[in-house]
Amino acid sequence: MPTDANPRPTIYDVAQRAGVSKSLVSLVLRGSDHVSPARREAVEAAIEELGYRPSRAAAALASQRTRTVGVLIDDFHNPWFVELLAGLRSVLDPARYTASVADLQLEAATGSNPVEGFLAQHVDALVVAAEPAPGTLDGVDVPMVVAGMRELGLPDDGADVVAGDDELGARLATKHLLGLGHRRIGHLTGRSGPGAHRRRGYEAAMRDAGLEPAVTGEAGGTSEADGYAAACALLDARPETTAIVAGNDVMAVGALAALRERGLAAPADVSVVGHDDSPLAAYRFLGLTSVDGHSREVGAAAARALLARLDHPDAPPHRELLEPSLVVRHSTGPVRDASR
Amino acid sequence: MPTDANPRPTIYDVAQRAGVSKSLVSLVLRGSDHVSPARREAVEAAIEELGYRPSRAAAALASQRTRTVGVLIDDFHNPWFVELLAGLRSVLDPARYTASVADLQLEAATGSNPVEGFLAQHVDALVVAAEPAPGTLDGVDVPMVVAGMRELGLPDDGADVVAGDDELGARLATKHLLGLGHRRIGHLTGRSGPGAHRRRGYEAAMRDAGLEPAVTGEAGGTSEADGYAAACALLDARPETTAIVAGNDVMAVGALAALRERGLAAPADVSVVGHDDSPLAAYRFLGLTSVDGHSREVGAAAARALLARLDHPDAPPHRELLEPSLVVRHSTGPVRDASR
DNA sequence: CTGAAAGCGCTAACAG
DNA sequence: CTGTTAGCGCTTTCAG
Repeated sequence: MPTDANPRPTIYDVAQRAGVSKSLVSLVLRGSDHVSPARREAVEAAIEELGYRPSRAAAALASQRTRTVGVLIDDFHNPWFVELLAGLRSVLDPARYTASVADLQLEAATGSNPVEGFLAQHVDALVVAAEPAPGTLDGVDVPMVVAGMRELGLPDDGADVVAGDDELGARLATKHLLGLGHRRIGHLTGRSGPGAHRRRGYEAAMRDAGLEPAVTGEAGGTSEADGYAAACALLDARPETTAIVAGNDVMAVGALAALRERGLAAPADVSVVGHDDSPLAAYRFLGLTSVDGHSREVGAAAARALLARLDHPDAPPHRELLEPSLVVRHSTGPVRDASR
Repeated sequence: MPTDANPRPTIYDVAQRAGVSKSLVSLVLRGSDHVSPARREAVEAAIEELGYRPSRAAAALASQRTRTVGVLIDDFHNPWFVELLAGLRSVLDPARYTASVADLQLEAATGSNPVEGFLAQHVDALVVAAEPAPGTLDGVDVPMVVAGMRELGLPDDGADVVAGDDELGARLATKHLLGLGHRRIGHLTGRSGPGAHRRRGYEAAMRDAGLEPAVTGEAGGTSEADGYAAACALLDARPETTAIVAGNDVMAVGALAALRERGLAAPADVSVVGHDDSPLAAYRFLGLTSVDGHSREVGAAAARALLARLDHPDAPPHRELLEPSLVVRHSTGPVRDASR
């Protein structure tokens, strides 16, 4: 074990100890298969004995690649990204890539720009799982895959995209409610790409059933507070509402508060569906029926797309939409009193 | 704007364009103050015009420092870390340090060791805001500060520590309940360092009031499910309970479910206090009274301690305990029926 | 498979 | 303040 006095062992020390050349050590490090098992083992033994750790900095400088991909998420507060990240890493790790995560909110608070940070870090690629301010992505000269949202409204939307089908998800949620006999179903939306798709899915399902959509929250965000406000607006405008499709899980929780304030309960009086199937939805006390967008798979697929892009920079854009499913819990039930 | 064809501009190009020496550019980059304003501006202009981005890899290799600190958190699902991280960055950023975050759960899932990852990355220091498995921190040869927990049970617990005073926090929570007239107050705990301190605070407050502590969950974890289980155990063993001090906010939410299952409501029948004052506690639908450990300040203080340590590696260990406060919402109220 | 050699882009030390 | 000079530890040729 090296101490502060003995400088860290270098590739050269390893080579010497293993009785091989520096180049061979480098080959082993990079996982080449043109190395005989015997020598490979010798090198690995030497690495172990010396406590050698390759210097990423040196490797990056020499190879001009960092083997790091930047992952841009919206907000650490919204646990949606956790599974996405797990999926990403499950394929990035074996490929010897490291994920570096930054969130838009945090960076907004500290004044630094996350994309700038990634670029300064010289990441090899970017996974965009958020909607950065317009222009933020302009100077980006590395491959980019959009994960979890269908588009970004970028000037050059030729990027690879992997996402859950939000429109279908909202449609699923709405149909579930229709199947339970609900007719007066409202939707809580917010300004965001996925939000727009979810809204569209809701509207389509309603029209297909010959019903008039009722949407609130268009001008707001997608937080719990926004969900609360949108639900208040909905319930005040249409007190006869018997079911609510929320833009996401936290908005659904906001809606629950609005209902309770009005002396209503879910699902007895009003059914509520969330979206994302976040941990929140699974809490027993909430038991939210929610649309599962399979973000872990989205993450894995996004990583695969990224690796493919790194190999074939000029391949045509890859667009992949995963099919969502509905997780039914206790916040939805049959209409009780259709006339309320 | 450089294209793929033109290689990225280097410090040399900047120097040439600004009509100064390479060294001067390096000085400007590192924020030296021995540079005349005129030249500094010239350099900054050249940087801007060329779209120059310093290569971290080269800087790291040459200086043998990455200006990166690894932040080890427990679980991205528990939003406790978000404010901690914001606090950390608020002082790390101005000092030109970058935070690199990894969580124990994620890495456990993908099989990689986060500390190894940090070491491979050659971070300059580590912020430990989690309780890694014993032995995980053994090979660490960089400065380390423990944030948000009072100890780690390490062999060499000489590390710097910055944390909220969990014991005092739980004491605060318990006293709040006592002040409301509660006497039959139970505590939900779990295996964790902070958990042990919180438990101790609760027990001390109970004893001070001449009451017998009632604790459940010692064998479990600290998740929502664990909180639910512990609350069930508590309520079954002591149906007369009128108030619960939960180990953290998610456990409190689990307790809420256990109460409802038994036909009890908070705060009408049983008061519930959480800990961490996480976003969860603030949701209108939950409105959890919770202990605020001021994790943002903890983060900032931890970063300051780290910077100090980097400057003075041999200074005596720094231990700082921040005073928590109680955020009263709607999950606690006066005892209704002391005899239930 | 080996060994030599040439950098990658920057920092740091020093003499001007 | 400038300019020069060495490297930092690794990857990548390329000829053996």
